[in-house]
Amino acid sequence: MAKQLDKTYDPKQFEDRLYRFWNENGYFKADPDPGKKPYTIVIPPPNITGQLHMGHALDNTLQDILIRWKRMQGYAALWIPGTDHASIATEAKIVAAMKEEGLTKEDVGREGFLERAWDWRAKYGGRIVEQLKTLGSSCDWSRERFTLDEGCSRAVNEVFVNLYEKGLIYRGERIINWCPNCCTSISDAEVEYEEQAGHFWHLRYPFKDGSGYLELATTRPETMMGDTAVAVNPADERYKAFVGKALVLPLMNREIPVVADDYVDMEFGTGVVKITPAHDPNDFEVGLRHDLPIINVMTDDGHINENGGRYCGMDLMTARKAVVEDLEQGGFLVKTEDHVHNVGTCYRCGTTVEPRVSKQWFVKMRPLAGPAIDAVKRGDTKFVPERFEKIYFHWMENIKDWCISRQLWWGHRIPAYYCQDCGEMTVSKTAVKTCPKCGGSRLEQDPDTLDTWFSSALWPFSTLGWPDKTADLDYFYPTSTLVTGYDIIFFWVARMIFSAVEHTGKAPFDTVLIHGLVRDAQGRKMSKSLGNGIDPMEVIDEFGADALRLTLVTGNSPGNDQRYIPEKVTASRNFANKIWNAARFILMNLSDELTTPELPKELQAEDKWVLSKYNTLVREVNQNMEKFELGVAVQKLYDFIWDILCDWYIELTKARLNAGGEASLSAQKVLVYVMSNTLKLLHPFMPFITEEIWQALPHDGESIMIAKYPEYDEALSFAAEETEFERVMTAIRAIRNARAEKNIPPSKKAAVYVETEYADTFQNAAAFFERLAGASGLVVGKDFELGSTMQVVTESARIFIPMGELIDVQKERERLNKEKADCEKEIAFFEGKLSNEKFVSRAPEAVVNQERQKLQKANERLQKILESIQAL
RNA sequence: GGGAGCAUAGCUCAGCUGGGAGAGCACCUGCCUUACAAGCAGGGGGUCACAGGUUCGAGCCCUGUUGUUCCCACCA
Repeated sequence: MAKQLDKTYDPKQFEDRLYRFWNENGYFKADPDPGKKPYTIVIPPPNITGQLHMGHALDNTLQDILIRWKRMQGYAALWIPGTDHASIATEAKIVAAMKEEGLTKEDVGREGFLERAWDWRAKYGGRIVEQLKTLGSSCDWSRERFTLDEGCSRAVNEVFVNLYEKGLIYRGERIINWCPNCCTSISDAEVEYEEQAGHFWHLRYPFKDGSGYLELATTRPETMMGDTAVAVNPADERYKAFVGKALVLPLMNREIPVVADDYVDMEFGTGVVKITPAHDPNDFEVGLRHDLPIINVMTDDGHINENGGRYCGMDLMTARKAVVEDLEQGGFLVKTEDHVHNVGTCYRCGTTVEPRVSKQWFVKMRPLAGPAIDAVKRGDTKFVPERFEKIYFHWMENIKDWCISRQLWWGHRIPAYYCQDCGEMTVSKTAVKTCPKCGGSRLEQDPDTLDTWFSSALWPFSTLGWPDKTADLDYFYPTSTLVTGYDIIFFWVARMIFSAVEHTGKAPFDTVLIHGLVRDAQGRKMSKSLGNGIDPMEVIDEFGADALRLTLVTGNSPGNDQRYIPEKVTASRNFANKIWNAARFILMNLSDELTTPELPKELQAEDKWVLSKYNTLVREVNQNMEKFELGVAVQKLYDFIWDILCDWYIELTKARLNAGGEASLSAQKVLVYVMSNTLKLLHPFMPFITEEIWQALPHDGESIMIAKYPEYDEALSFAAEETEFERVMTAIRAIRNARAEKNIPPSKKAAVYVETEYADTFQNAAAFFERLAGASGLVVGKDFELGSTMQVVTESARIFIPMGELIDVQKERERLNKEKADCEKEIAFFEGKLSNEKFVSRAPEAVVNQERQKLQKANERLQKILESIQAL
């Protein structure tokens, strides 16, 4: 007795159970297997601070679809999971938690802080992992990694020292982006620019000799205490004479020179710029060129420091106000204009970023960018969609050095050691106890840690054992597909590519599959501040993981954003319900003797039709998957299951199932075959329901997730039979259509008389007309004497349905005349095309033949319509 | 200032290498036809943003225009 399914589809009853079943049986595990080809995905490691959001849900659904598909195709499919320590985000959480207790970082010290951080990670770091499991992610959990674990840390040290020894990592005083809230430097990539309404203050800086003043404009008066020059363009006739003269910096009464520099745009403002080398990247450059002093007027936490005179201690906004007031009082303020300008903000906390000069560690990017560009140009790594390669190239070609040091504690500590005796710096993979220069033993490690992205840049190979030459690395690397959103191409993808090329000599993956953002129903970005985020866990709880997955992949196309529409989840759940019920139908009709999936020896016309359709589906789904058109593939599965299998084939089998015996058994076999194989095709998309049903049906093997993914099978291709059977379907549709127009209830049956040159086809389909077209019987013949009948015409048949009093001859004539007109229009269209000499001679023969066939069909149909009109 | 995406049915979106426009939802009509009302059978609804061009043929390729979203960029 076959296993029965519950009456209603309730994913809660089986999703967790099946996930445990898979996991416990080791189906997620992958090991090097010389008999198989490798297929590898590394997960974009989610932050340990994170909770699964819709973006994760999409990203991981896509990865799971690919990995399950490849696994079923017989690859050694490895999906490496893991999490990211997320230095800034995590540190902020710990600091906030300590604040609750009234503690600061300094109170607990570095050791105490790290202890808390690891505790925090132990407590919350696994949360998102559990959520990934709920989604159905088939990661090899035995290989779960963490960017701060021992192996990753070893890789980080290895890379740092390698690059340092090659001169590609250096330490120096540069202008960097500083987040006064996170109290650390951040990289250029971590700055987000946003337009803000601000002001343009026009100031006059007097000459020292009292001979007047220069007027200039600034958006940041609070940094003027750090001004060390005023610049004009050397070609600017207005100011040529003043170059070299001394000015007195207002409020500070400090002498500063007028310098000439090409950087100044004569057209903009007054053509005079105040130069603050410590707090503006351009001014910094100007300062270098003119050997200007650098005066830092800011503290780490965004206040004015002791260099700022009487403004010392004020936060920047207060200082701005005070400075402007004082300037006005002193008669230095000419005017204030409204001005919109770009302000850099911290991508983590949104605080306005302050450019400032600081001693930091940098990666020299030029030498690394070249080979990384070449790798993509050679096609070692391909972007899908391709247009993202342009973005990658543009970024790589214009790249600046990467500031990698962070003034944080949670992260990989920079492996540089300073001798407290002689000042010598030693960079080493292992802790340095003795100074190699002076032999002193008082060494202190650099207090800074590395940018989180420094370790995630190594993820594709650090997770496989690098720097050791492991069997895993040998077999699974380079990885196959990287799936991620376009928003982290710079942060992560680009850095993985140049890191991999530099350290492993290979591009890290064959393909980067880029997806877009999941937006809310109005098209806005989902965000905490807007409160418009939808929790995937809640959706799964209500509708099941399969429904969520289907929702996210349906209509998804690479690189494009999509909206999360709640109705789509309902539709997805309804689809799951549809499959569920179709399976129930099959199961409740299943004979006990049918225990293995097999096709019957003799196939009926409708069997060949459905198998041929199924076979086409197999080919197309595989093709679409190969091209990463997952949304298209799943749409085809949806259409096949709902329309072909449920609405047609299952209905077609009912007569045979009712008849019992051999007729029923062969129908059961085809049903089981088509259903279970379609479930395999669908499994990567909807893993839970497909497994649950597949297990209930007669099946070979332990689990659908390790079953063989269907392949196109020439033996199941029945093109001619498909066409033939569709004549019947067309006729059934036409009859339904005509009946519906007249609102004839299904219960009102009538005999159907068919005049056709495909007598056998129709005769064999008699039962279908009875079940699906309200026929009480089917007669194939000609020259029927029926009195007033409804007449339905297809290209293959003239159909007469005597409906007695329901027939209005006048209306029938009108309807047929309308059909005639439509048909004639069609014929005119094709004739026009075919009488076009150029079309016939230049279009491919197949296309021309196709049009000829269409014309012929239309003509045949017209002929039949005319006969019918005649008969009325 | 540069670059990219998008513009298709009332709404949300598919549409593969160019061969007579599709889905879901919504709407209208009729059905509880013993798998499914989370359903079935029908139906209405689109000069595929606009203007040119290439082609026998354009939603698809090219050029321009408009609208919209995004990315990059140091203009004080």
